[in-house]
Amino acid sequence: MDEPRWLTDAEQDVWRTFVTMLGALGDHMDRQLQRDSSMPYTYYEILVVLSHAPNRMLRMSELAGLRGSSRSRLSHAVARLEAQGWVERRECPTDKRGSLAVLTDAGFAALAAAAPGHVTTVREAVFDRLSPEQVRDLGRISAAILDGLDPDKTLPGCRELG
Amino acid sequence: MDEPRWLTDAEQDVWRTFVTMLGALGDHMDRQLQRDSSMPYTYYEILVVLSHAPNRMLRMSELAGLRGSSRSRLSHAVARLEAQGWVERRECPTDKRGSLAVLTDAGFAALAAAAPGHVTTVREAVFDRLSPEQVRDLGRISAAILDGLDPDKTLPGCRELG
DNA sequence: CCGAGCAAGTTGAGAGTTCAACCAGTAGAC
DNA sequence: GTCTACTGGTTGAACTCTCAACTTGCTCGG
Repeated sequence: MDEPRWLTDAEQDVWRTFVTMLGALGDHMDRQLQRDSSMPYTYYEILVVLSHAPNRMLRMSELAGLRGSSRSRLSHAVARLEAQGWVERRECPTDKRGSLAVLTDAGFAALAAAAPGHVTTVREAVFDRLSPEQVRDLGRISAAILDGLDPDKTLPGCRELG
Repeated sequence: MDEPRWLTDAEQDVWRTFVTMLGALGDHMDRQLQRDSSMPYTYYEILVVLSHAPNRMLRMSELAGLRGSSRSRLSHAVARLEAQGWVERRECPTDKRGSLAVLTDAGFAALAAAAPGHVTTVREAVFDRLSPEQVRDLGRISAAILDGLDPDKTLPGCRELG
């Protein structure tokens, strides 16, 4: 195993702060939604994506793709959302293997009820604390990182144990 | 429920990108560590913190505080790490309620084996993709967000249903 | 000393995620 | 047509995290 390029002290500082913020922010958002609307953040996002889709309806795999979620995760999640009456499954007419997830009226109502509190939380936690330049920077930084993650899913040159 | 200040289109874009990056990066880091070193990222971080502590030993609550983790979570995690032989629990001599978590030699070795791959992943996923200014910005932005999250743990003015 | 209250940790149940295995249905090659 | 390979989606077990009890021990006013 070759020595990797270790992080400088400054980089370590940034990484620690970043990772801590990541965890704390995730917890914060999750707790707010769970407390006020009885749903985890990931489920909220599923409802959001469905609400924007034509006829509030999407194939499972499209939904998974748009959310960056695994098929399995989505399947479990939709099962739960279906049990709550917020989503319905329907057969796909053009491909008998497929399933369609449809947002119900109850689901739309739940989303509408959850949205204001969620947006307020996002605003207070993030946008109200950053300057316009920082917001712009955050967008670019996020895009740059995401760009390197999205395509491959697997690590480039990191597999040479032995 | 008053109308919240909704996000502008630009803010929504940033938020979506940011959140997507958050999830993808977390998955990426977790998967790498799980695959190459059979531990989730949160456990890796516990080992790191312990390895920096005097005598590689910390009170459970200190460890939880340093990691921003709940007592319960840490207790479960240490139980698991203990079963793997990477950490040991000891009684606290000054407070019989307390527990000390101690990093074992095996734990230190596991950490040493995991570190290079982890650092390489961090470098490739984040630091190699950002300019020095962006790295600095990321640190400041993270600190600003964290700053608003750390103290209260509860939402400021977001509880007025009815 | 004693009791009330608080702090440190653990535990168990419930919920979400992952991974690997698994059906079913589609698509191409022949 | 049929055989094979692949895709869409589900399922079950193992694992982690959360939340709410619960146990134990410390602390401090009386």
